[in-house]
Amino acid sequence: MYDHKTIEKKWQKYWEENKTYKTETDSNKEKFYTLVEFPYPSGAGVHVGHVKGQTAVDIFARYKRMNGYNVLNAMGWDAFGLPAENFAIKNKKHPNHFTQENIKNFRRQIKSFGPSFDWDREIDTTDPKYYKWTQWIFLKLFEMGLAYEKEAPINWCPSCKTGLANEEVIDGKCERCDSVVEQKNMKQWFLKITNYADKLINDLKDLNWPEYIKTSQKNWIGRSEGAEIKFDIENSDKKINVFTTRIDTIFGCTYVVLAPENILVEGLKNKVKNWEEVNGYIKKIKNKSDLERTDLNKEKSGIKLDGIKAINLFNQEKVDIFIADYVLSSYGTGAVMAVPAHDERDFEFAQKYNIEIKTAILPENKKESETCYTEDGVLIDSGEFTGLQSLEAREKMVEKGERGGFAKKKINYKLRDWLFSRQRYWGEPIPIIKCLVCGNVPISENELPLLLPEVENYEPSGTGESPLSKIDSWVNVKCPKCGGEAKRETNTMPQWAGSSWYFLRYIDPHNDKELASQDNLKYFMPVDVYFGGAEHTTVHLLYSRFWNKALYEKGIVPVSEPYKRRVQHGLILAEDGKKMSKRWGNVINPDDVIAEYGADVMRVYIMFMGPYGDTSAWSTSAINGIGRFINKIWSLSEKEITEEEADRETLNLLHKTIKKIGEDIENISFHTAISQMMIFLNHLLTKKDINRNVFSIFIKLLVPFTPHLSEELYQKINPERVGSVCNLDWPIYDSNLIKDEKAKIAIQVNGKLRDEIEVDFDSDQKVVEELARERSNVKKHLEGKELVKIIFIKNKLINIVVR
RNA sequence: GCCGAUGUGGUGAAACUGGUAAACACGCACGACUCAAACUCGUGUGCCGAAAGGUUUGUGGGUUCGAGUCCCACCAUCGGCACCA
Repeated sequence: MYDHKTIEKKWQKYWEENKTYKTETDSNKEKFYTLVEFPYPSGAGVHVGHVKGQTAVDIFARYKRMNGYNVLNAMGWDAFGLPAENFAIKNKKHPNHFTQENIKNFRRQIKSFGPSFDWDREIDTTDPKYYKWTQWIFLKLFEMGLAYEKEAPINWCPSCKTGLANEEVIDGKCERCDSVVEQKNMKQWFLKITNYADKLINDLKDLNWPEYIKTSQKNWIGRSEGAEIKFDIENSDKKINVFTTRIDTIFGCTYVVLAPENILVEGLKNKVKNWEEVNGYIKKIKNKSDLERTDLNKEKSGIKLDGIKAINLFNQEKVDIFIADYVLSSYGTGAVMAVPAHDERDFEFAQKYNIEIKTAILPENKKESETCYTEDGVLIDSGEFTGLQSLEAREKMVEKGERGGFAKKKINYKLRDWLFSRQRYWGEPIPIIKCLVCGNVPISENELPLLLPEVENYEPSGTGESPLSKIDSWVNVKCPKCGGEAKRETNTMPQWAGSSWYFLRYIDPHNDKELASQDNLKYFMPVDVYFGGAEHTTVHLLYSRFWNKALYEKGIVPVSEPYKRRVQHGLILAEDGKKMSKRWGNVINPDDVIAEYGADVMRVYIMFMGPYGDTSAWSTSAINGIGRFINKIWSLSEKEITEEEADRETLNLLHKTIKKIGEDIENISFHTAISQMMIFLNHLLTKKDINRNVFSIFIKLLVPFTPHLSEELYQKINPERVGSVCNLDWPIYDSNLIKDEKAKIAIQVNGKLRDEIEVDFDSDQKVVEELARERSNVKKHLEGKELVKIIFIKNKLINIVVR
């Protein structure tokens, strides 16, 4: 029996003492940078999802290392965050206390399943030596005009008492605590991610990422090409700007709609006859939560502004102006031209309020239209544009509008600027000083890191100020520019800040002069493969691409895209098919699994559960099977080891196995790599003795998956050798040995399988046909039939087609 | 509604550019070992059938000598986005 308890500990100690996985910059060797998302060190400890990602990255790293690459593979802690802060509030202890305890536990747990991280490169986002550079990047972004402060309606979580970025709001709720998010007008810091919208879309095309991630990011950015059109307001010099992708339908416009929040509304106050009613409506809408407002099943509501009209400058027609809740202030111009004949939302609204529906587009070759036709077509009743196709009309109309100064081409995005400040304690302080005279003044670089000061109370104030605002001695400073009275920015950065650039710091983690040296960055960037979870598709992956691009433009990083290849894993569900959670009491703790089965069994089991990207449920009986597998491998070492050359069949299977496992690792098909190991093992188990060389090669193939077992076995079989198996070369398969000597040929008559024969490899049709015709079952089906043709595929099948 | 993905045994699944569907594993059944159970080992295991044989990749159609794989239509499940003008 394989004694996992002592053997695994023994080798973990060996790796630690010998720094087996230490990586240095070495320009004589080709680098390979493997990365897995670094965890938030929660109180719950490592869960099996972490194990899945970290085992996968480890398999890849070990495989590449054995293939001669200089592999960078490191681990760290994304340690700022709310749970530590909430713990601090409850226990009146510094959040760092809790954080460091958790990190200790995470480090122990991760080391206990043996991943090959270079622990000398460990980083912690809450370490001032690390966040010094997070703050430094903020200063660069500020310098570049990419960090700015503005007053705007923001997402506010009433329970976390902080603002949230759009990316942190899921279905109108806070992604962390599920509370319904409110809109609040606040002066806040934003990062201008929208400047990079096009680059973030266009640069996706060269990345080796799953298509669904690319599509998700594109949809999130939501680029849409259209036009901005001005409508005049009767008896007023004010104008209404609208955004539309369908300028070709403008002759069907029968009203325009403003969002209730549109500032123009207030300006029209004097002209609106039913102002009191209108104002009441706006107030009612503003009191509704976003969740209620965006509920699609809700009936649209609105109110007409009596006494004023908008003028469509394409035909000088006067149309009514409405305020309605189906128009969003946050997208486009906060106003739309409504064309009920060609837009379903406008159609629904027009029917409810009895507004005219005017057709401007007909489907091609049709005289009549459906009630609401939303596709492209041919223009009718559209003045000089009548008869044009939608596509052409859009161009001509924009041209006319540009000449007349009332329309222009415009591209809109769903992506909003990144709300970057948090009204909480446990985050990086924003290195800005607010001076009444000079405005926002960055602190000088040599004052970094701006340390997070101690406070007595970590409780967020709830008024939109962070707990830092209560420390007068920290807040009140002199303006670095004019020397006058000034105050520090008291908001902190969001958790996403530290994780937006950590992959750069692994490259040069102890550098106190630079974020990382140019030489090291040039050598190691980009990340060659990045493992992680699906939940970061439109958050962390987008944010860190943005930061990297900004740093690239500033000449700080050498590549514009940080992650060449991205691999995402599927969820591991509990045995009952539910999500693992404390609430259901169905959580699998890796510590328990390792104690019972060993680290290698856990690693192989998790990789064997199914395709890496699929969701699958934990199964105790299946993990027992992997325990058997590991014990059987161990039992090989109890056979007689010979120096006699192995038989041809064994070598053939061995070399096929080398090929398959290598290809499967490259393709992230770990479960099929493992089944190939099982096939080869089953073959070896039928043998009385085992050739040393064959066994040694087999062990090498196991290294990425079962490093502990492999170390021990290799030493047992080759006692004269010292050192870790991790430094052995990956076996190379011999294509001559992969060739089969015999081939099994399927014999079909009219496409139906009738028999099977074994022939020499590469036998030609004549030989095979003769043999096939002699088989009784084939004869039976050929009797009395006329031959039509014969299909022959070498080494595969022969199909005799008869009539 | 839009976008994406997926449908194969009792279960997780495999199948390279169209070429013997179900590899590998779990489970189950029977047998060996055991006083007994567990472990372990052996045999069997898509479905129908005693067998010969027939039949099977969500459903219906098509292309082909041949379709899990390609084409058309539909159904179901999961994930993401969602009044984005």
